Amino acid sequence: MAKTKIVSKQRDAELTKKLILDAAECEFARRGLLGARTEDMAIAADCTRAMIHYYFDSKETLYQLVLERMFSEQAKVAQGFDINQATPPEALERFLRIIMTDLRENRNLPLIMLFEGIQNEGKYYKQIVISAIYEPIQAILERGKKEGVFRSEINSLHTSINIMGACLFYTMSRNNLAHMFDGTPDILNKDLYDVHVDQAIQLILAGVSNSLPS
Amino acid sequence: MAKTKIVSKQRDAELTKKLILDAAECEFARRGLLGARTEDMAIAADCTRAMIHYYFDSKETLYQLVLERMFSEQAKVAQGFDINQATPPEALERFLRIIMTDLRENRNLPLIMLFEGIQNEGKYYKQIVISAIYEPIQAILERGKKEGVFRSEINSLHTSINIMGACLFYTMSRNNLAHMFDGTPDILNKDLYDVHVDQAIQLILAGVSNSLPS
DNA sequence: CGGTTAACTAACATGTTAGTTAGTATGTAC
DNA sequence: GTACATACTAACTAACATGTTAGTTAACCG
Repeated sequence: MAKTKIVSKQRDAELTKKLILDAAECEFARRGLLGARTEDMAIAADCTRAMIHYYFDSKETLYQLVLERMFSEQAKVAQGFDINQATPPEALERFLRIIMTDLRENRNLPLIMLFEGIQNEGKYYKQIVISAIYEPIQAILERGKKEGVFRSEINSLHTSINIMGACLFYTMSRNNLAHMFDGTPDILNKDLYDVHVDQAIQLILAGVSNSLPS
Repeated sequence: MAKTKIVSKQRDAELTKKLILDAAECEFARRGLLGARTEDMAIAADCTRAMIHYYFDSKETLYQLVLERMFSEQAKVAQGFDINQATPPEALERFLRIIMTDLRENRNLPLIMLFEGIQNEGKYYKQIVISAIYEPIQAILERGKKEGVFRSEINSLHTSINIMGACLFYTMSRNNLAHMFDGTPDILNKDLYDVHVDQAIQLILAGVSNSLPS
């Protein structure tokens, strides 16, 4: 048997903290606050459970920090986006592309938000995060209706939700959908995800636009 | 203090079993297999935890029975649906209406499926359930493309997923979306849900259809 | 080097959860 | 009414989860 010298890994507080946060984010996105196991986080972060309590008070505190980190990332994404730019279809396409592009990185956000609503009645999240996504879409839809480029029968509230459904469902259901792509291990790989984004935008733009020339 | 005679409730094995199954379904839809608490199921079913083990072997067995019951309900819904009926837009509208109408009753199915994929890698579900939903949509989309009534740029796989996203997201996110409807306690109430269904179908049909007359 | 601080670990204490068991109450058949 | 089967409960156990603590090791600085 080969001699294996046990090398203790380098100490790096910042890295360990980040690894724990990353692992916690994944674990919370898998099972929510209550279902998440600190043991599994520790394994994923390659440290002991005690380290979680050394750097973070409790599972709940850690959860709140994970949410905050995720939300502050999200807040930057569409910051300063001008909903009145260009034509309504162009504005809508750009906004959705920004949101979806970010979601490939920030892929745990939709699931954690979903869990948060279902399991904790939204106790820990800030309303503003959801509004930041739906309000611009609703506003663009309203502008488009007013300008006659979007269909007048559209209910902008329901439609903004249905649009987000088309945009988010793919990422959220990645585990269930993988087998439909011949068992591709990660359907968020760039090539496939690009197709998803294009197809979603195509469906949505055609879905809201007036076919008659204005 | 008023005298309160304690009346023991009537014994009814079948009812108790059903109440447990119903409670379990809700609880599994909230937290998944691992996160679900049998204590919470017992409270919801108005019985003791021991009753769960009296009628059902274990939490896992109960979970499998809940899945089976849900799937067999789902299987009936679109049974015998002829994807070649009428025109492709009509067929698509009818199919989606059937699916969405059922989903107001069978409202836990999408969440349980999602959890199942995320948390258990689909260990307990049968592939056939997902196929039963996506395949008809894909087939109708393909027929529509062939007949020239649906846009040729459509990727039927991605689009069927995006369509289901628009259809399912509303029900799945009911907790997160409630505040957008002035905090309506249940956005699956018939009036609001009917609007959702109409708006989703409108978006989808316009989204896939060729604007040019064929 | 030697001493101090901070990162980390192992073992423990405490609380929670699934599952069991021994016994009680209720409806039913004779 | 009494005997019996079955629906049900309370009180338990074993396993597991979170959080704590006392001690160990690595890095850094004089």
